Amino acid sequence: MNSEQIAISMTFWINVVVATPAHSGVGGPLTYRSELPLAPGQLVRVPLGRREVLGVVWEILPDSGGLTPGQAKSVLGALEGLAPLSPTWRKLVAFTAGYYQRSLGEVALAALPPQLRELSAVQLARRLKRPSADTSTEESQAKLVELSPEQTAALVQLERDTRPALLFGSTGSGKTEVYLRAAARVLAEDPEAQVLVMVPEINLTPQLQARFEERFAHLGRERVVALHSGLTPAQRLKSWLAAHAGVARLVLGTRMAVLASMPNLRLIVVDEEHDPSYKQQEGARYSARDLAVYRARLEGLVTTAPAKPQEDTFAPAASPKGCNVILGSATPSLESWQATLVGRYQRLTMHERIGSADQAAGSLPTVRLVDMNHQPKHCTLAPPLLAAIAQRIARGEQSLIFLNRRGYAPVLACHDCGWKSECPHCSAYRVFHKIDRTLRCHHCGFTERVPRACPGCGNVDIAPVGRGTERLEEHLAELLHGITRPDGSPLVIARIDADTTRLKGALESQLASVHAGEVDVLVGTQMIAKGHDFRHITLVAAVNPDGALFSSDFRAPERLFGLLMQATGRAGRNAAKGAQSEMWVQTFHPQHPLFSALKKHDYPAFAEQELADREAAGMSPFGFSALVRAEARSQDLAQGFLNAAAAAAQAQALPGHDMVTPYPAVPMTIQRVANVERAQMLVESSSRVALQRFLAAWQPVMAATRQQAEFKPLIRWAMDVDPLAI
DNA sequence: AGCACGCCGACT
DNA sequence: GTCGGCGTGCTC
Repeated sequence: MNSEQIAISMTFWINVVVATPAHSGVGGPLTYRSELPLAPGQLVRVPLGRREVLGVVWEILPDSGGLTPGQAKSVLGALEGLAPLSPTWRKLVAFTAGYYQRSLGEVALAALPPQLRELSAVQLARRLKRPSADTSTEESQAKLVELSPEQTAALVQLERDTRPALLFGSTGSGKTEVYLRAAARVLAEDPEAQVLVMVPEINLTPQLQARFEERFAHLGRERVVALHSGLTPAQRLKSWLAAHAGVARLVLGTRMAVLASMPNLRLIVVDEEHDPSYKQQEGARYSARDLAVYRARLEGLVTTAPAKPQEDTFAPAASPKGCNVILGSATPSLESWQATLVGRYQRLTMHERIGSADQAAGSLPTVRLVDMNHQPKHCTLAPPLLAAIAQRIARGEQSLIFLNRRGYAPVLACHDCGWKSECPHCSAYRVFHKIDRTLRCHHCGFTERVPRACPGCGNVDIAPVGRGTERLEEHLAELLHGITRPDGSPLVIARIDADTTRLKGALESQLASVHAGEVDVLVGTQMIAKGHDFRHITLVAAVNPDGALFSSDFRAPERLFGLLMQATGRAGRNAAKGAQSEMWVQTFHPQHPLFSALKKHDYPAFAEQELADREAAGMSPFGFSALVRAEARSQDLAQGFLNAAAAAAQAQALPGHDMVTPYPAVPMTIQRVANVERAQMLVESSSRVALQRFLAAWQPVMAATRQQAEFKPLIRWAMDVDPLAI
C-alpha cells in the first residue's frame, strides 16, 4: 500500500532532529518521508518508536539517502503558522551540540518551550491568533537621570568599538543604566531590532523587568518579555512565541534565553557575567555566557576577529549587520578579564558609585581582617566582631553575617563509638536540622528523624559537630542576649537560606522585613549577597571563608573574591553611611594575597595574581579541559569504563590525541548519590581545537566501549566541556 | 530520554 | 496464578 502511494505522489526525503541524547546511539538527524514540501527550520511532528514527538526539519535531502522505503516513516504534520527557525538559530544549535558534545536534537528541543511539544495544531493556531501587541503608544519617555561621565564614556565606546565589551563596574556604579541606554539606542535605530538581556537568577528578574518595562513602555505593551524556568508553561510559550515572531523587542531571561529564537537580535547583555549559574549543570552543559559571545558573532553583532581565528572554535565568521555583546561584572570571570588583556574584548571601566557626592570620603566599606590565630580557640565569632555587631544594634544599624553552610550542624556524631550521620544512599554526611529534628541528606534528599540514641552503640550523648546558619543564628541570640535597640526594644535576628525560603514568596517577604528595618542582624548563606540592595546595613561579616583558599576546586578563590566584593558592595550603599561601613573577614590566613587585594577593593590585583597561578598550572583560560563522567552500580565498573574508553582512544590514535592528556578515572567528590556510583575522568589540552577534535572522535569510541559485554550494566556517561569545577 | 519487551519475587 | 521490579535494546 505504501509503495502505491509513493508511485502516485511526490515524496520528499528530509532529515529531522529529535530529542535523543548523545549516548543513545542516535546522535544525528533521522530521515523521514513527506508528501508535502517542507523547509529547513520548520517544526514537525514525527513518529519515533511508538510515540509521536516534536522535531525540527534540519535539511532537505536530494534522495532517499540509501534508505529503503520501509525504513523511513512519514512526517505526521508541520506546525502551521510558525515561521521556520532561522539558519542562524540552527547554526547556533549545531555549534552548541558540537562543542558541548550533545546530540543536535537534544540541544534543539531543549531550546524550545516544552509546551510546544504537547500542543495540538488547533491549540497552537489559537495561541498564534491572539492579537499581537499594539505597535504604537505615545512616546511617553520616562524621565532620564543624567549620566555620569563614566557611563557616557562607556556608551560612546560601545558605539565606536564593536568588539565584545566587558563592562567592569563596581556595585552601584550604574551598569544597569548603561544596559538600558545601549538597548534604547539599538531599539530606536531599527524598528525591528531585538535585544536579549540575561541575568543569572530568576529572583533577580522581577526588579530588572520592572525597570526595563518602565523604560520601554513607549514601545507598546508586551514588547518586554521574560524567559526563565520560573514561568508557567503557558507564559513561557507566550514569551517564546513573541520572541520568535519578532513581536517582543526585549527578552529578559536566564541562561536558557541564549538559545531563544530571536530573528532580529541586535544586542546581547550578560549581567553578572562571572556568575556560575550561566553554566548549565545538567543535560547539555553549555555556558550561556560563552554562547552569548559566540551568538553575537554569528548574528554579526560583534566584528573583530579573535587573536588566532584558525585556532578558536568559538569564533564563527562574522556577518555584516552589526550589533554588540556586553558582559557586565564588578568581579569578572578570569576568562573574560584575560580576553580584555589580549584585546579580544574591550574593557569599559566604571568605578564611581552613583549618588555618592562625597567621593573623597571613599564610599567603599573598610575591610577588617580578623586573624583567628589570635582569637580564643574554637570561637565562631571573634570577640571584636561581636562587639562591633552589638555596637551597630545599639546605634540602630543592621548587620549581615555570612556563613556558607545551611542547616544546624553539618554532621552529627557520637563521641563514644565514632558513629557519624552518614547517608545510607550517598557517600556524604546528613546535615542536622534542629528546627524539625531531622537528619537531611543535601544530595539525595533522604530525611529521617534524629535518633534518640546513637545507632552504633546506644549512647544517648550524640552531638552536633561544626556550625551551619541555623546554629549560628541560635548562637548569636545567646551571645547578643540583653543587647537592645536605641529605643530599648529587644533585638531581632533573622536567617535567610534555602531552608527559610523554600516557600514561594518567602524570600521576598523576608527581604521586605529587612528593608523595613525590622531586623537587626541577618544571618544567611551566599544567596543574600546577590542583587539585593540593603541600604541600612553598615556591617557585613564573613564568618568562615577559609575553605575556598585551599580548595581542590580551582575556581573557589575567584568565587570567594567575587562574593566578598559583592558583600562589601552590600554594605553602606547609603552614601551617608558608606564611610563608616565595615566588611569583617575572619580568617586563619590574613596574609593571603586574596585578602590583600580585597582590602584595597582591587579586582585587577587579584586577577593578576590569580591569572599567574592559572597560567603556571595550565588551567583555564590558558588551558582547556573536559570531564567525562560515568555512572554505574559499582565504582569499579564506572572507572573501568572510562579507563577502557581512554585506552581505546590512545590505541586508535584519535585526532588530537597527541595534544590531549587524559588522566586516570577517579571517584567523584560525592562518590555515591542515591545508590549510584559516580566516577569521572579529566581530559586536558593546551589547544581548544585539539580538545574539540579529540572529544568529537572519542564519542563513537565511547559508544563502542559501552557495547562490550562487561560494560553493559553501565547506567550512563556524559561529557562536560569547560567544566566549572574539577 | 521514553518506551517497549522480558524474565524473577510477593500479593489481589 | 498475576502485578511489577528494573535490566536490555531500539528509535528513521
